[in-house]
Amino acid sequence: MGDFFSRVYRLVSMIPKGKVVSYGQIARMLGSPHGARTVGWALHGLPDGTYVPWQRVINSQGRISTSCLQHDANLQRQLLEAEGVVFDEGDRVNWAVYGWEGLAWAELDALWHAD
DNA sequence: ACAATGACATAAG
DNA sequence: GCTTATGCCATTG
Repeated sequence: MGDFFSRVYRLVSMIPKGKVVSYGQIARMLGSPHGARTVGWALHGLPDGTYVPWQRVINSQGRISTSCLQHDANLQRQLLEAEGVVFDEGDRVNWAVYGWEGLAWAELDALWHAD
């Protein structure tokens, strides 16, 4: 696993309960404005036993993006609702209410440094 | 090094 | 609002 994945995992782990972030947002914080796909890739291959609130990461439309809908999509929504996140009639999340601000550059830098 | 892949993003029809 | 097409990035065979 490369450093990129590790950063994704750490950053996702920092997402507060009841908040959500888009893949693009994470990619931006990692320094790769267009690396959203890679972020999703990282979460897809999430090792078992590693506790990461992956359910708090959704697409820019505020919807569940998971391709493997078989188990995850339903579970993801279930987990988010359990945290207090509400989906509107279009199965979307209100960014203004549940969107995570993210971390400041200083916080991020400290996060990478603390290995 | 090249080609293919994937839980994205955005623009266009 | 939904479907297609194109761009982007890191990982893997």
